[in-house]
Amino acid sequence: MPNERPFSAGDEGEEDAAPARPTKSKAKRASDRGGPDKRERILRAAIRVFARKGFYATRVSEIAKAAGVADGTIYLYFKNKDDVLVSIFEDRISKLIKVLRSELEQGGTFDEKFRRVIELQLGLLEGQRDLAEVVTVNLRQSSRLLKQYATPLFTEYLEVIAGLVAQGQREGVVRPDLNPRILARALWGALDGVAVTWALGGGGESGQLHRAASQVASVFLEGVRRNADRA
Amino acid sequence: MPNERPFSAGDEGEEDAAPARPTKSKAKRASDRGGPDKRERILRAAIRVFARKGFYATRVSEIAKAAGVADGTIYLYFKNKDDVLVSIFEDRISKLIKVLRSELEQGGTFDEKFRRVIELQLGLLEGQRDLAEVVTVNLRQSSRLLKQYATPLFTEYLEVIAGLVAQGQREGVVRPDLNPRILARALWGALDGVAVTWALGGGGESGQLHRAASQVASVFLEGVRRNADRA
Amino acid sequence: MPNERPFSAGDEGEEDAAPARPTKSKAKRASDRGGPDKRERILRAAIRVFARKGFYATRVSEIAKAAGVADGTIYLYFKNKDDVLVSIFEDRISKLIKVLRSELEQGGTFDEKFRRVIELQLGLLEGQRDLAEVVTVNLRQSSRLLKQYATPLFTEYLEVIAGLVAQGQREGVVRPDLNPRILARALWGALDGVAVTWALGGGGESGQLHRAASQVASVFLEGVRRNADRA
Amino acid sequence: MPNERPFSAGDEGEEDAAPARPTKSKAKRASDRGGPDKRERILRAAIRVFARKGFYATRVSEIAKAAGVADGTIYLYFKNKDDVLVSIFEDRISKLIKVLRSELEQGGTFDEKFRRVIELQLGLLEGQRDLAEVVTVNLRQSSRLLKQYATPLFTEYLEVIAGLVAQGQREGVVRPDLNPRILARALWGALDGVAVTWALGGGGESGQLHRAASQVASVFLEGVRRNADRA
DNA sequence: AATGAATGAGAATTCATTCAT
DNA sequence: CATGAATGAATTCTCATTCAT
Repeated sequence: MPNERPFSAGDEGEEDAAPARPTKSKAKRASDRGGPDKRERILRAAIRVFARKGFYATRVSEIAKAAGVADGTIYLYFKNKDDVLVSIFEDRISKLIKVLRSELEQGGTFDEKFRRVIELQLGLLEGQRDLAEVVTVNLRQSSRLLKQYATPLFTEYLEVIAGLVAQGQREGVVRPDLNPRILARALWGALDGVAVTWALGGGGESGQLHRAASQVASVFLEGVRRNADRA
Repeated sequence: MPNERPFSAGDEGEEDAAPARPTKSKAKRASDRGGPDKRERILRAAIRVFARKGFYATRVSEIAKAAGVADGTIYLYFKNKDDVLVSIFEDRISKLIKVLRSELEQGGTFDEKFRRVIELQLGLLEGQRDLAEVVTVNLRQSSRLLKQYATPLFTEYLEVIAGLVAQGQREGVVRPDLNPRILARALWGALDGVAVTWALGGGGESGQLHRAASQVASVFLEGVRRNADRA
Repeated sequence: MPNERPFSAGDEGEEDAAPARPTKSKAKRASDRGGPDKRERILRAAIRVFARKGFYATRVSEIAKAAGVADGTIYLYFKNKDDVLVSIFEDRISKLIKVLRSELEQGGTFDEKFRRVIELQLGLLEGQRDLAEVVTVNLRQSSRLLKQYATPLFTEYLEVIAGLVAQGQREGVVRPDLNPRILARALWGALDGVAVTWALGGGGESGQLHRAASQVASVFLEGVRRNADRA
Repeated sequence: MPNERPFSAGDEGEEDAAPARPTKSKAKRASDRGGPDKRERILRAAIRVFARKGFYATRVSEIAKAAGVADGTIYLYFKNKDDVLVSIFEDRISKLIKVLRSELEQGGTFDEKFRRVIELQLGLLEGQRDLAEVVTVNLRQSSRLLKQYATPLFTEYLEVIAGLVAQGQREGVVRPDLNPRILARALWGALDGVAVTWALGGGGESGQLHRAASQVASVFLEGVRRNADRA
């Protein structure tokens, strides 16, 4: 199976991150100088700093410094500070959704797919503690942001999972009395909870997160299974 | 089942909330002059405003206005704005823990207790959309706060749930392969996720939240059960 | 000769043990109990606190606490915080002037009187480091105060010294080319400078201050003397 | 005699005042754009405003306005309001000390040097009533400031004068019974007293200050002289 | 495009003073 | 007279954003 961790923050394969405004005239291919372009550099710096200090406690100048650019440069690539946070979410989560969709199309049993979903969501986090913290903690800092921007994307993400559950119900392997959407939310919450604890606890060894994920998967799978006993 | 929803914002059982400075020594029952005491009034106003605007976007003057006191009065009862948020958390969550503990001591089957825990956690939230939003969303706004103050209390809360799971394992009704702490975290996360969605979605009808809780309970109970099939 | 330190600030035993809630209705003549009346208590407390923290850094509530009265009580005896400082100056300096005048009327040679003036001014300070610091340092904190209130009193004080110098000139023992007022100012300044250094240095042993004063007196006396050499 | 009044507020010899943060590395001579650099402009404005209203009564916004900069700009060059006052003291007094030292190295009789010291101290003030008032009056406003920052510099200044007196004693022209340090303090106090009176009196004609200084010098010189009469 | 000095609106907090008890 | 909780005007300082270079 392909895909292994498609969201690593730092790999070079970022050239699909459409450089918003700059990129004036010179054909500035990402490989131009081997390094990521400035927008990406700012985004990564922001993830790092937001994770350490939180969105509100982070100064724009700190992001700039971490990215190695001048304060004003931030505003050439982002409308304002909020926009940086939203962009992080959009860039990363929309990628997750995309991968999630293509994974689920690749067939397999319900159990396999379900576990795959969990792996992916935590794969997003594993080895990327900063992004994990930003996505799970920081995004909640502004309910305005959360409501305006995040919800649609988040809902989309949940729908993918809910779709999987619904499919399982149609296939007769999942209890029909469950509401797929609620299930999806609960799953997200459970994984998020585990990840937050892991992240706030210091990130520690990634194996721990994996084991935790496995237990959560197991509980959910057993919990949703339509079995003879209960029919 | 005894005492439903012990966390209603306005009940009289508040006498343990020691007012900071003011409070003449004269026994001043809450009903002394018709209104609850000032600290409590400020706390409630803060819950309302934080829920609507978020912690950072809320001005101290707005809390004061909502509480019907002068700006400076806030500082007679709280060290600063942060302290108001922390106090909300402490006042409410510590009460939840207390009730949780006493509930679990009252006996019953594992299933009954497990469902009771869930009911209590959501009972905290249901009908108190504002508090729900503050506790689940706002508290995350300051990782400093989260780490310094919330974590110990939160951990304590999780330990109560983990204890229940461990007991279930000792009694042979819960799968022994599960880590009680991870379970507790996942459960909190799942319920939190459901509650946040409900809260952000507008709170809606409280029956919805109950039904959702019931499904989550059901999934978890089935998921953790030690049954013949798998032995 | 009389004089011994007529300005003792706190001889009454300064045990700041707050005298409960002060004398409610009982006829409260000042001599009633041998103790200072409330106004005096506040004044002394203020001297103590102003000396330690400076006028601006001192909170009215701190004075109240040090005086063992309620904040509001201050305002029964003084118009406002400024008035407390001004009152300290007026109470103490006007006493100094009175004593100075009566001393100078008692005859003696110019040298004797001159030295007497210096002793008195330092007598005000010696053993009363707090008052010294308030008078020499704190009073300058508000140029408004200094100009409005202090200057007249201060000028009056200087005039007494200038009068002594002028008398010395009439008697032919002081150089006639000197401006008595300038002399008076310089003398005040020199003594003040010595006292401030002593006060800020920690007050130390009072003998030091006396020895310093003696040298200053000696220099000034030699410096102003009309002698054969220069005639 | 060389370099009269080396402390005029506006001369170009300011290049040793290292600007805090701004200041591009490009050599930016003071005359770069016609005006003195911003730090200096703020310092001068502060001297003006502090002198008129006193340190505590001066609002940061007033300094900014007087300097023709935005409020926030102050904080690009100074840590806070206190720092502005301290900087005034440090900039100006340290310059005075420097000049004083070089003057005293230039030889001359004791009398000449002594008068030179007085001229310099008052030369600092003459024509600069504002600075005089700030240095003599305002600096005393915060005993914290006074003790932390001013004392070391002030002591250094006094040591220079004390050194001159000690030298006079070694040369046999000054009474050996005098303590040089006390003398230095008394002289500073006397000049300060004269200057304060002059400044508070309205500054008036500078000739007055000169005459006063001359009289003080004369009194001290006569007072400290070792003459045959007393040997 | 990039810079970073300058801006100035905005917010938390303090504390002298009042006044109902 | 005395109290001290409450008040709210006033002030420092921060920091996102702009714009001349």
